[in-house]
Amino acid sequence: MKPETRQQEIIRVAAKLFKEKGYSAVTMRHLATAMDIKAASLYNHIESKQDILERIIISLAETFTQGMKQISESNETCINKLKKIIELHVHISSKNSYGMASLNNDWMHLESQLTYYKKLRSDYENDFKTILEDGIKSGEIIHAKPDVMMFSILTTLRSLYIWIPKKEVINLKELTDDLSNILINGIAKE
Amino acid sequence: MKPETRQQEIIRVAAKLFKEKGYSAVTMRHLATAMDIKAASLYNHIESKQDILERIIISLAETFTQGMKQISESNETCINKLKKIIELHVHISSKNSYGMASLNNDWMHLESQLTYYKKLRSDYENDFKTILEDGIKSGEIIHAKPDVMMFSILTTLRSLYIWIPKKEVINLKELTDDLSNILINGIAKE
DNA sequence: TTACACAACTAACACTTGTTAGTTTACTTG
DNA sequence: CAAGTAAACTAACAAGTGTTAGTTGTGTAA
Repeated sequence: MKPETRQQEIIRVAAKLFKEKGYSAVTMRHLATAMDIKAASLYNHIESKQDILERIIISLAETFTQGMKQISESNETCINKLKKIIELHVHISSKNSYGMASLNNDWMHLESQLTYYKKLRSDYENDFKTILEDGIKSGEIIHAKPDVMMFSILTTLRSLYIWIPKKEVINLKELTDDLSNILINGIAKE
Repeated sequence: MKPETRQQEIIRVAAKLFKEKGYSAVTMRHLATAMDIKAASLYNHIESKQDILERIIISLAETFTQGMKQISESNETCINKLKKIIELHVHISSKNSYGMASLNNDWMHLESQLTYYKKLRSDYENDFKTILEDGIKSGEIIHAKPDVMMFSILTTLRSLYIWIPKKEVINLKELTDDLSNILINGIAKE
């Protein structure tokens, strides 16, 4: 494990502030104060405020894309694929709950990378929906609207970043199992 | 139906902008432009930017509190109470999806009303959890952690504001039923 | 020791922010 | 017609915004 670079440290602290107040409400001077340096010094390590946001969001979005690729290409049952997706969200959200806040709430403040982000997100949702549709065809999943099912599951998973830090004990395996039960047993036939 | 006052019009337009960019990123000049007047003119109708946010969020939060009161005091089964809650969220979210965005994402920018808002929210969540706990005791609901169940259902309901405007056809009755099925059939025993 | 990169600093810039003061215009009401 | 009111306006302010330029100190490699 290499020690954190100064740039990574700034991005980590920024993500924490972004979670608390949102991207727009966090100023470079606030961030600098939190880093115990002057605002101008930040620019030795990052290009711009926008640059910080891009690094937070895009790297997370690509991690999800990569995880989804592995899951959707695997030879698991659809139900197991869904469980893997839940696991993926719990895992990423617990490792980077600050970044997840930006991914969820501040993506619209992306500029040059906005289109790219939107593509990653819509690809992810399409893969998700395909898994559900396959499950319906194969009889694993009840014959309900894939849209509504995806919305219900995905919004819960996307909000994990709010919830995970609040739990005193973060037994991730247990949380994943509980969520799987509650989310999937409303979908699986019988 | 009385016609909308100028103040209500400003609040409505502001809520729309807040949904798109968040409270902090919307300036009084943006809002004024959207209203086709100058920024200073806004102050003939509202006290401050903060005042707008308070009016949007607090009135919505109180509507939820009121709805929850009626539901929790009723003599319905727990499952039926949950269905009523789902109906409540679908109804409010469809009537005011812009305001719901502020309620969800910009509450932390409340100042004098922040404590009040937090109390309303935590009371709401306590009532919700009590319904689930009663359902577990009476055998209507599976014996899973009320926290996780509430989180799963409530985050889905809280995100409806994103989803409802995207649906071309907004058959609210149908959406309520679909959501009830998907959310509750993962909770109801057998 | 000299050279150099790293990471901090001060000072300043051009612009934007929410808001106020004072004024004008156009209806409505007595 | 006179008076009042609602709702717009112009002009300005003080504070805060992201960012740049140029400088300084500090540790490391040649």
